[in-house]
Amino acid sequence: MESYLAELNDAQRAPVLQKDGAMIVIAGAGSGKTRVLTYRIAYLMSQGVDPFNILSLTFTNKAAREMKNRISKIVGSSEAKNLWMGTFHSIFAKILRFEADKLGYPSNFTIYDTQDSQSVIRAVIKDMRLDKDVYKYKQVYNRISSFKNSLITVKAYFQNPELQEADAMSKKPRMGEIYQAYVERCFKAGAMDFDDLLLKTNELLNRFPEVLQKYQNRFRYILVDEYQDTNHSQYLIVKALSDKFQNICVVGDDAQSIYAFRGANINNILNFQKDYDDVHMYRLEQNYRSTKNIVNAANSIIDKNKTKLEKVVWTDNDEGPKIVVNRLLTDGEEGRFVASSIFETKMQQQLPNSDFAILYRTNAQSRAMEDALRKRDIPYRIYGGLSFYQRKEIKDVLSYLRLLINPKDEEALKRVINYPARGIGQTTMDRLSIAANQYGKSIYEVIDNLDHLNLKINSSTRNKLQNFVNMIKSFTILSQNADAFIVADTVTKKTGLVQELKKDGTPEGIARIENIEELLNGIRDFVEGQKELADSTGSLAEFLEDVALATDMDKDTSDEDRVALMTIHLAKGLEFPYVYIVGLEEDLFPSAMSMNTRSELEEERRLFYVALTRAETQAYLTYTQSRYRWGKLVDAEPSRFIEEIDDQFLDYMIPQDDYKYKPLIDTDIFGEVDKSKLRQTKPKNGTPPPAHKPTEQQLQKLRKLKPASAEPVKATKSVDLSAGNEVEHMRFGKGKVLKIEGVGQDQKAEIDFENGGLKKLLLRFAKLKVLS
DNA sequence: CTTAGGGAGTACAAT
DNA sequence: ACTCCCTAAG
Repeated sequence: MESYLAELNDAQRAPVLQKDGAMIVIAGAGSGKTRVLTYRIAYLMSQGVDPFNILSLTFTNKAAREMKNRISKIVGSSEAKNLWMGTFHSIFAKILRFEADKLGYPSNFTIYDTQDSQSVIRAVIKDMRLDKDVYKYKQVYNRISSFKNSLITVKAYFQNPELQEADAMSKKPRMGEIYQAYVERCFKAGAMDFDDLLLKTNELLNRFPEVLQKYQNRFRYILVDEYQDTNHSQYLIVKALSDKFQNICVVGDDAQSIYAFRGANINNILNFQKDYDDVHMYRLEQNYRSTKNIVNAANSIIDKNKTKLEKVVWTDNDEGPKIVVNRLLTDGEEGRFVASSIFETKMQQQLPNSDFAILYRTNAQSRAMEDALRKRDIPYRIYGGLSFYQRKEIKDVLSYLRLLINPKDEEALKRVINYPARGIGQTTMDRLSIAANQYGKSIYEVIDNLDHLNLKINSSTRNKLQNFVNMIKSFTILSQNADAFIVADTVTKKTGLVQELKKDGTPEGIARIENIEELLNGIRDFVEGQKELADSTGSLAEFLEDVALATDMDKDTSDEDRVALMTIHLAKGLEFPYVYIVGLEEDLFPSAMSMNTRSELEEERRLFYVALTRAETQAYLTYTQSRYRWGKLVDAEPSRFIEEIDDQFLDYMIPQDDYKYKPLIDTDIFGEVDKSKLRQTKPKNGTPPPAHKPTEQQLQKLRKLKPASAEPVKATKSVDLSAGNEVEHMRFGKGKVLKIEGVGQDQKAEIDFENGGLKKLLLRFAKLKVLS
C-alpha cells in the first residue's frame, strides 16, 4: 500500500505525510510537485479520508484527469471517482449550477466566453452613444474583468472614489455605467462570464452562511496547484472554504508566476504563511527534469529578479549540452533554422516529433514556424490561439445549441437569428430589442409573443420570426428525448448552416464544413463517453458545460507524434527533451507593453524562466534581425534576456561579439558619449549558482543574498518622472529632460529626448533621474 | 434586407 | 495582417 512513498525523496515525502493543517510547498521547476500532490491525495485516502471530502484545484482539467488516473492506480478507481478535481472555473461552475436559484440565476445559465462578453460590451457602448474610439471595448472588458477579479462589484465601484477618479483621468468617466449595464445584460441573459464563475461563488459563500458551511464540511481537505497564479477572487474562495478545518495545502513556485495580466496576485503565495496559523513550509529544490546547464542558466536569469522567495534549485542530472543561441535574418529564416534543426536532431538521434517543442511569446509567431515545418513535412500541432470552439462556424452551431438550453442567451440569439440569412435585419432586431427592454422580457420571449404585442413589424417579417421560433422549438422538443449528438446533427441540417457553406464552395468553406463534421464527431465521442459513466445521459446541457470551459490543453494528445507549438504561457507545467524558444527580441520578449515597471519586467523574466525550464536535454534560443510585425518588416534587436544568461552556459552559433547589444546610439544627440564604455555597462553576472547539491550552509548563504521581497519601483510614468526616483527599465514621456547616471565612468549626460527609439537605449544602459 | 468593398483602427499572454 | 464597421448599391 505505502510502496509509492518509496518513490519520493525526503523533501517530497514530508508534505505528503503531513495529513492535517496548513502547508505550503514551494516547488522549483521540475521538482516533482505533481507527484507530491498525487501521492498526498492517495495518502490522505489511505488514512481514511473520504474522497468526497477532498477538493483538488488544478491548473487544467487535463492535469486533473491525469492525476485522477494516477490515483486510481494506487487506491482503485471506484474510490478515485469521487474526488473533486478540476480547475477553479469548472469546479465552481458545477457548484453554481447547483445553487443558482439562490443567486437568481437559472441552473442552465450560459457561460459567456471572452468573445461573447466583448460583444455585449460593444453593444452597451453603442447603446450609450459613447465614442468607441475613447471607450475601446477590449480595454473596457479588461477593466471590468479586473474589477471582478478583485471582487469590486458595481456597487463597490460606485462607493470607491479612487476608481472613479482613475477612470475619469483616463477620460472614461462613464466606466461605472458601462459596468453596470454589462452586468445587468448578462444577468438578464441568464449568463455568467468567466470572472463571474469566481465572483458569484464568492457571493454565494458570503451571502449564505449555510451554503458556506455545507461546502466547508464537504471539502475538509483542500489542495491548490499553481497557487502563484491565483487571483484575489480565487484566493478568497480558498480562504473561505478552508477556514473551518484549515486543512489546506498549496503548491506553487513564485518564480513561475506569469498570469498577473489575468489578475493573478503573486502576493498570495508570498504571504501565505500569514494567512493561516502554524503554516508548514516545504521546499522542493531538486530538479529531476533538466540538465545542469539548463538549471543553472535558468537560475542565473531568475537571480535578476528582486521580488521572490529564496530557494536554490539544483540537479544531479548530467551537465548536458550548452544552450544554443542563434541569430537569423528574418522570422522566415528563423522558422527554417528551427525546422531543419529539429529535422537533423530527430534523424541523428532517432527521436519522435513529440520530443520537440517550439515556444513563443505571442501566437502570431506561430505562422512562420508552421510554414517552415510544413515545407519539411514535419507534423506539428498548434496549441492555443483561436481555439477550435471559437471558430466562427463552430460558434454558430454552438449558438443554436445554447439557445435551446437557454433561450434568454442573447449573444447566441443575435448570432444565429439571421444566419443563415433569413431576412431578419438590424431594423427588426432594434425594434425587438426596444420592446424587450420595455416589457422586461428577453428578445426571444418577445418574438414568441409577437401576436400579443403591438409592434411595428410587417407581416412578412413576422412570418420569418415565427418560423425561426418554431424551428428552435422543434429542436427543443427533440433535445428532451435525444442525446446531444442527435440534436446537434439535426440542427446543422435543418438550419441550413452546412448548405450555406456548401454553396460557398471556396476552400475556406470546405474547411468549415469539415470543422463542423469534426465538432459532430466530438459530440458523438462525448455522448458515448458520458453514457459509459452511467450517471450521465450525454445531454446537450452537459456538453455545452464541457465546451464552455474547454481549452486546447485539455485535449488528450498523448497518442500524437507531433512537434508542439505553443505560447510559453500554455507550456507551463509541460516538459520536452528539446525546446526552441524563438523571437528573443526586445519589444517582443520582453514585450513592449511590459517594460513600464520593474514588476512587469520581472514577470517577463519569470516567463522566460518558465520557457527555459521546460527543456529536459537541450534548449535553443533564437532571435532575428528583422521581423514582420503589423504587416511590416521592422528591425529587431536581441532580447536582454539572452544577455542575462551567464555566458558559460551558452553556445553561440555566430561570433559572440555580434550578440552583444549594439547600442542604437544616435550620435547627433549622444555625440560626447563614449560608446565603448557604454558596452561595458553590461551587468556582470553574479556568483554562478551551484552545480551540485549545495550544503546547508551554502543554502543559507544564498538565501540571505536577497531580501525575501523588495519593494518594486512604483510606476506610472508621470509619478516617477516627477519624483526624481532612480528608475530602471522605465519608459518616459516625450520631451522630458533626464539625467543619466552610470554611463561609462562618471559620465553624465543630459538629454532632452523626443525620439521613441532612444528611450529603450537609455533604459538599458543607464539609471535615469529626472531633472525637469 | 443583403452584400461587397473600402477605410480605419488595432496589434500580449487566456480561464 | 486582420478584423470590424460603415457605406452604397442591388
